[in-house]
Amino acid sequence: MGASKSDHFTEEQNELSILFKALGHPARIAIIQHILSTKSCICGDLVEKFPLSQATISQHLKELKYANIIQGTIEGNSICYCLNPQTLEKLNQVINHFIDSEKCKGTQCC
Amino acid sequence: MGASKSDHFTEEQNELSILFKALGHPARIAIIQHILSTKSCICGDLVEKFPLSQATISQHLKELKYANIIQGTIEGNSICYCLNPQTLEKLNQVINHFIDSEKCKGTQCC
DNA sequence: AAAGTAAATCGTAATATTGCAATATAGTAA
DNA sequence: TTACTATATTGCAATATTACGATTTACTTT
Repeated sequence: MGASKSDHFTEEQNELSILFKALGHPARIAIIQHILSTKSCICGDLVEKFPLSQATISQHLKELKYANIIQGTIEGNSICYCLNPQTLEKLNQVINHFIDSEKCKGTQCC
Repeated sequence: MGASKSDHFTEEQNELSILFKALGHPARIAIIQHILSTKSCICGDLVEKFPLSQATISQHLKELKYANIIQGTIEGNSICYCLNPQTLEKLNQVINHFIDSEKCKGTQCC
């Protein structure tokens, strides 16, 4: 076998892993960076920007949406995507919690 | 086809995705949380703690090591793993950069 | 309505990940 | 050295991800 034993882990662990997994592909990092570098929200210009087909881009966007990292609104004929600040904030808290816990330990064994 | 067009993306994008991908599995999140919750570095008690075989745990540890999230030192017969603070800090910076860029945009279109 | 445009979905092939039993490796203890 | 213990690696099956052409859906324009 080889998959997702998600029942064996906590709700939080599964949630977090979905979030991180969504960020675990260079194309999706590139999409996020592109959204950040664009003043307005982005629409379908990603297909021209990246060496990936429209279908593939759409699939990556779907995953980012599923993880609540981006959100889209319909804008006439096209769709406008931008980041979800709440999810970014949550991510920030998670990492900070990691760092705080690590510092708190005070052990320096490695 | 169906894989890694990593040539088409920047070094940074590939690096970041490796980092996030390593965090993109509930077992690996659980391992990290366990390391954080343990005062000293952890050794092989993970196998008893999780419903996964020794081989599987070892494989997850290997991925975390590859992404530089954990580091291990040999401690007698067993191995002692703990988190790499530098990688956590890098992760923190990345997320903060995302948040800063987002705030900087000042557009509220979604 | 008909044609055009943009994004999503479907079907499918290639590849990667996950998980484990079995085995190998490396150190410890007798 | 031999037995023991702990972790890593190998080989393989099951599943998931990635990518894209073709198609569908939804909206716009003529």
